[in-house]
Amino acid sequence: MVTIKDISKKCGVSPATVSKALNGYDDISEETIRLVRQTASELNYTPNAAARLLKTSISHNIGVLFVDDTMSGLTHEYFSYILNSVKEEAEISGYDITFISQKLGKRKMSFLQHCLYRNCDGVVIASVNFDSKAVHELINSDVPVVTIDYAFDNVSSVLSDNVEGAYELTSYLLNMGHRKIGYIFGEQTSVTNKRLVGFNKALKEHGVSIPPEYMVQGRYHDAEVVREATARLMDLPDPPTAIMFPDDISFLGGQAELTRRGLRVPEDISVCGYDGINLSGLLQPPLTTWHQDADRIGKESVRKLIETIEHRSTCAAEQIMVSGQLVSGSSVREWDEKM
Amino acid sequence: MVTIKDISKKCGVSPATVSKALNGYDDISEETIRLVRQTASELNYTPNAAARLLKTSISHNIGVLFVDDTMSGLTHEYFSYILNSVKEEAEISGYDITFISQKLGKRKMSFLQHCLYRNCDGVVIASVNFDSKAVHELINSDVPVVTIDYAFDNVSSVLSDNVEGAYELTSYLLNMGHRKIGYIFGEQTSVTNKRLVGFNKALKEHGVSIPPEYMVQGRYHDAEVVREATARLMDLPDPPTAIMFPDDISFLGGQAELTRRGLRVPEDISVCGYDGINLSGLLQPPLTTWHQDADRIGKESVRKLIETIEHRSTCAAEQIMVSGQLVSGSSVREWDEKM
DNA sequence: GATGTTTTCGAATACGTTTTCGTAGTTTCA
DNA sequence: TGAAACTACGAAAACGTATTCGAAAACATC
Repeated sequence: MVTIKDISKKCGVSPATVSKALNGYDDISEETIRLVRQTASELNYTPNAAARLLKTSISHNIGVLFVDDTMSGLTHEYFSYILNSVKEEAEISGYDITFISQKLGKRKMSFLQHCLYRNCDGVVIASVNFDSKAVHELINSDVPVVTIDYAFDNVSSVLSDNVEGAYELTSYLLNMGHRKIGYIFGEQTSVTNKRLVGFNKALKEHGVSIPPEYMVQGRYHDAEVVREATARLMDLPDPPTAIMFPDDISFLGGQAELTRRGLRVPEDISVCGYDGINLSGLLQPPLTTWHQDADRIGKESVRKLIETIEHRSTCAAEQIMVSGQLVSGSSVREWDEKM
Repeated sequence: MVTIKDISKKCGVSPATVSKALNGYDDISEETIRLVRQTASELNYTPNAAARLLKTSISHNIGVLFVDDTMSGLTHEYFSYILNSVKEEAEISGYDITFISQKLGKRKMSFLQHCLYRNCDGVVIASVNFDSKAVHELINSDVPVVTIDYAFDNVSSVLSDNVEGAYELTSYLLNMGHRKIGYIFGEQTSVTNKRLVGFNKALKEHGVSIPPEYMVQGRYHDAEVVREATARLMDLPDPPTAIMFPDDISFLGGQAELTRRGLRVPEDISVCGYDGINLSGLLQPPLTTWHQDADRIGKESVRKLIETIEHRSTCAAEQIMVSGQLVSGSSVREWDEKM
């Protein structure tokens, strides 16, 4: 490995001068700067991030917490898009990313310890159990943090506007004439709660009320659970004419159940999903769904995190709301109550 | 940040002793080991990976090269599963992973330079353009490397058995009675070539030959291109009775085209996909496809990489072939030529 | 030519850790 | 009892870099 010393020897200057020349200090003559940079590239010099970090205590490395015992954010399309955009935005700003976990080899370590071990300048947290002790420890530490789709006090967060999403989807169904709307919601989280708020808000605005049995528990990304939930809805004496699903993937479970019963979408029943992943437009029929702007969510969270890192004292915590967009496929048909 | 020195002061021993006590050297008495470990955990000590690396030149960090200008392996389900398993296996062995890119901030750097900058002990490469200069530079460097789904000389690789996959799928169709099999293949890569080999092998064994116009160019994960390819196949005067698609996602494009023409799967036409991602079992009808064992591919590549890292001299390059599995859905029906 | 100012550089130190080698003290053994 | 062997520890150097501060040299000013 070629180091600053090698360059200094070849150039006949001190290591200090080499370092300064490479880092653009202004007390080095143009001439030596040129000489040093020249030989640096001749020798194929690459700086050593670890040594640099040791001196500056800046790692240019941000941790990402996308996985814990309960969930894996890597294989969920929505989160994989967020991850992708986090990665890209970080790179643009000169940061690498490191996955933060609770184990490294035989050593068990907390999320916080892992961050400290790798000297992460900050962490973006998504797709984990935000109630866990380990996450709270990290949140309350000195490490700058941005959370995605979950809000803490004193910590910045980037939130997909779930109230808006559910509100718009519900309004869409209502405007298409549907009055009997079934809602299959995911496990109890803040995201789920927000969506329920949006759902109820739209109903209220239209003066529509639905029987409690139209709201059934499902689970995100779980086709089988949602298939059963769908069955429960369709077994009702007076089943809904439209169903809102927890997300696009779990809708596929519901679709299987509908198909099994000989029901066609959208002729016999209208449906919509949530997430607006690539897949949804490819289905037959194309799914009406809510597109969450994963790309912007990733970008904003990294932007805010780096702002916090680089201006730690002056940077206030902030909640950033990211809007989504209705993707209208053809899984919803107009409904006339008299039919 | 609490360091070894803090512990040494509190314990009244030298930093050297603390280091040894923590790392299990055998020239430290049981008693001081207990004392040191005790106060270490009291002070909430976390070792510093950068400092450790500087001394040992082992980073316990492996690079992953999943993205380049042409493709993003993060948002492809197959690769995201590989990434997930790479990450898990690495963690089990005490390694973190870092994404390797060609840019960091304003600085352009080659893949190799990025690895050196972050002191990666090794790299696993997948889902990139293996023909690029930058990848070759990395392959030919001193950094231990394992490639996924691409084989170089002198470098270990883990390969999904694409000959097997295409062979088994084709044989399945043939055994179901199909003789007119259309094949939509992806862009020209070694993976595609292997699959064509398997395809032809199965045909030959059954003594079946197909007209050249049954083989059409598509593209992986591109629903629109594959939709067009499907249209070309179905526009033939004597269209195939079964179509093999590049992958499960791009099949959705084909399905759209088939639906548009009023053709039902599998009643009017049989289809199969490739990859066997979660999705495929959820479709209506469930897709017959080939499941690539992404989980094992990820694990094996990390295992082999770490073996190479830790026994660099004695570890020979190796090609590891990973078998897949036929997932039989209901997208293929028996075909009788006389119908 | 003395004084002040600017330019350009280098010595030295520190970051947190690992590891070699020496040594003082203790035990073993003939 | 003396030599040999072992135990437990510490001093010191090193990894590659950034940065402070002082100083020499060059230049400017009067």
